[in-house]
Amino acid sequence: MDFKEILKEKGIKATKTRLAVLNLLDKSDQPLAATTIFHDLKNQKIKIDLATIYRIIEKFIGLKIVKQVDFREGMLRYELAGDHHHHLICQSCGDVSSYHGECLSEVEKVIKEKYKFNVAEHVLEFFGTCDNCQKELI
Amino acid sequence: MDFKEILKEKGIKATKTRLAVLNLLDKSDQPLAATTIFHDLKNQKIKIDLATIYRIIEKFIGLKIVKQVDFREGMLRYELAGDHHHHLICQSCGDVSSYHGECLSEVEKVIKEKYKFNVAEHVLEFFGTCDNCQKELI
DNA sequence: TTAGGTGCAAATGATTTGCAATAAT
DNA sequence: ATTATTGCAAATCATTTGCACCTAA
Repeated sequence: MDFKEILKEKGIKATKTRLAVLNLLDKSDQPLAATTIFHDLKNQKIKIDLATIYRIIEKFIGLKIVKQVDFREGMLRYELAGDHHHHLICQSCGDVSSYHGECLSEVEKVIKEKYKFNVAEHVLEFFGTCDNCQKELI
Repeated sequence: MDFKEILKEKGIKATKTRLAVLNLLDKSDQPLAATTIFHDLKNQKIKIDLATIYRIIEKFIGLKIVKQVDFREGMLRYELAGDHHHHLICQSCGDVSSYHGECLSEVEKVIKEKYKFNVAEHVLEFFGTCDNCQKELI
């Protein structure tokens, strides 16, 4: 996808740093912390500041381009929005993998009827032990 | 429930501050932030320090007496463990209510079979608009 | 050109830690 | 009496903010 076009459509400037952040998130197979993005871009010799990254992410979240996730690490991680999925977080090695396929729309309908609460979004994450770590625990 | 007994069974001292924290969480109908606990106990004229509250909570979490939850407020909240439930968080007024009754054990079984990932626990929270705020938005 | 973006430095706020004093068993 | 626990002060660390300079449109 052409991030440059997407940003223009959203009405914000397609700066180098913004595109770099988007490309990094796009390439990553897991959500990234702000500091991780910072160091990765540094390694790519891209001049960037942590504060800028936070500002970019904040704007992206407002535009629904990016979502934040909390893996209980004392900091937040960010990933491209777009496809709704959940995560399997290994509490042993920290590995994160995506889990597609959970439909809570029925539950949300029940919540709407029973509590008159209108669900806009939900957070669902699974913590446990990945295949590799289960083997190592033997 | 007799928290004093519970703490003894767990093998840690039943101090005034620990019991005060437990009683406060027990009385609350929603998870509380550390600073909230701090101020509430202050109001009860109980001498206590924020650092102590964090240490108490840390210990309680280790003993599975307390669980932490993240409502995306930039800080964590804590509640008594014990009964598994989820929350309906109103993004408009901040009100939090409990939602009992969601069974993900089937999903976790599928995850186990398909990804060989062993789920130890899951986090499921609903964000949206409560009944009152829906009315006010008219 | 010019308004939106960024870098830099300093501030903020939640959470953690060292250490001496204190209280539960 | 002994050891865990606490209070206090200082440190840490993620995230935010003010402001002058820069750059995409």
